[in-house]
Amino acid sequence: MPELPEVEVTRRGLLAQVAGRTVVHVVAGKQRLRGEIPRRLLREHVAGQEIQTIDRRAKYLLLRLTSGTILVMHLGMTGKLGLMQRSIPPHKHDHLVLQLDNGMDIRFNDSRRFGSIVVWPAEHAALQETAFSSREGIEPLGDAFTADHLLNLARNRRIPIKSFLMNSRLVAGIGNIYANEILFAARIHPLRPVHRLTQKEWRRIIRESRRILLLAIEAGGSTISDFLGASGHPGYFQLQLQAYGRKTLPCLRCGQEIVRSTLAGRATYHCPACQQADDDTTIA
DNA sequence: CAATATACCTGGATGC
DNA sequence: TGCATCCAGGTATATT
Repeated sequence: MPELPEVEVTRRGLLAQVAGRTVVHVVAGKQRLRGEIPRRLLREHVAGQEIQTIDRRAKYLLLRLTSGTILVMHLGMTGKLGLMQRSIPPHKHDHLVLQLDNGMDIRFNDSRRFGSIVVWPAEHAALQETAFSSREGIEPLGDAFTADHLLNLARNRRIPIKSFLMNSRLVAGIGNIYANEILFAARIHPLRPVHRLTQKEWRRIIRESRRILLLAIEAGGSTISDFLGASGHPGYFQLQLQAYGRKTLPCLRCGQEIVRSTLAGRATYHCPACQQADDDTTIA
């Protein structure tokens, strides 16, 4: 499910409702997610604490408690965080419930269990956050996402631009859907080796990344099969997708058929007319 | 370092 | 209706 826009929509939806509330009780399921659910830390460091704010770094949500403890959540492919009345019956694949002091629950539901839940207790939270953040790539909506910076990161790499955008250690938050959309909008072939991109092309990538990610956030994210925001509403950006999922459909700019290929095991869509490869870039 | 494969899971769509 | 197969928004790890 969730790339940067969906995670951000979740963050905003939740934050508005839970800031200042106290987690009175934590209930964790038995199954493991990407890792074991840290039941002891949840019990000892999250239960009874007040939620101060929620931040996002890459595709991770950082729920900051007033005590300084941070609850880190990643939604994986199918994860959803929902806010609902405690009286609503539990759903299949609910893995964590944070009961709040106003009768509402924050529930983490994830059918494929690729998500993750981690607790950084206050004593070490700052160190752990620094270490974590240093492993993640540049935020595409942040100030460091500049042509100079990207040019430098790409200088000694010959990986395809789509792989570069999707590598979370290089660029944060961009997954398969938005990588396809950004490259279509920037008119750059997904296979272009990054070290050969010009400053001008990087500027197009930066501009289109920001534009598309912000547009998607405004639209409430993309609901391809089952994404729902924190209040249970789907997103609508999927209606505005120009490339992703449009195999053999006409390009919305030039009418040529969109081509689907596979890059690093992921479905890749591009317009062979608008997104020209270099002379020596193999066309997929 | 780069590219690929594999693994972790469930569920929906498709085809026979 | 049943069953097999493929595919899916992510990330970590091993292997070449």
